[in-house]
Amino acid sequence: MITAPDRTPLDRSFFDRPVLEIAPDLLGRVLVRHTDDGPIELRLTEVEAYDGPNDPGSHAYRGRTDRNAVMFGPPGHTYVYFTYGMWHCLNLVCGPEGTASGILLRAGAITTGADLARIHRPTSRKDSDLAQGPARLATALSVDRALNGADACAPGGPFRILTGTPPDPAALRTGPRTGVGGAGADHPWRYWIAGDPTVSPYRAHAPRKRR
DNA sequence: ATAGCGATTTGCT
DNA sequence: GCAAATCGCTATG
Repeated sequence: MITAPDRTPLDRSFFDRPVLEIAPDLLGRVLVRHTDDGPIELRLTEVEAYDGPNDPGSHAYRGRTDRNAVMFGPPGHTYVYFTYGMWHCLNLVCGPEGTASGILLRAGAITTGADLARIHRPTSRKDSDLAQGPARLATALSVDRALNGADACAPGGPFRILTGTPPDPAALRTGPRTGVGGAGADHPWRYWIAGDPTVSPYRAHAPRKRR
């Protein structure tokens, strides 16, 4: 029998926990993006944790700036940043207020509103490409800095996260983040669902960096 | 399939 | 000045 995804919204207490506990728990959840033209829904398949001051790769590692300010605020809000002069990335603020940790939403499978997502990302060749990668995900969902700091745990906003369907535990994978050396480089920051076509294949297969 | 490169903001040295 | 939580185009095997 086929069970429909649980559409109960996650409340703020879900995000008020240690970020490394939340990250794997986020896989299989459904992110709802309410646009003026209608909803786009996406099942999360790949995420990456950023553990505030303990994580050399985190934007919050060296303290508060104008850009990362919302990471220091209450959990369950969005942190949207603009990078490489071209793209946006979408994060969820985690942990108790002041811990400045968050989770980057790296990939997902569009389950509703694929027609809208294709308008936002006309270069996409396949449906599985629509949100395959953090900047692609933000583009497909029409996310920009105007949505920075939005409360994703309250009705009426641009985002909501639903309970969804847990992934097969046997398909859960974790691995170190690429490109960050020094302390904590071997920590399992990255989580994904193995075999899912929306996850970058080389990341799922060889989560390490050459040289 | 894989490698190189351009686009061009942000924050730190 | 430079590297970055990147993507997509182009050239090559």
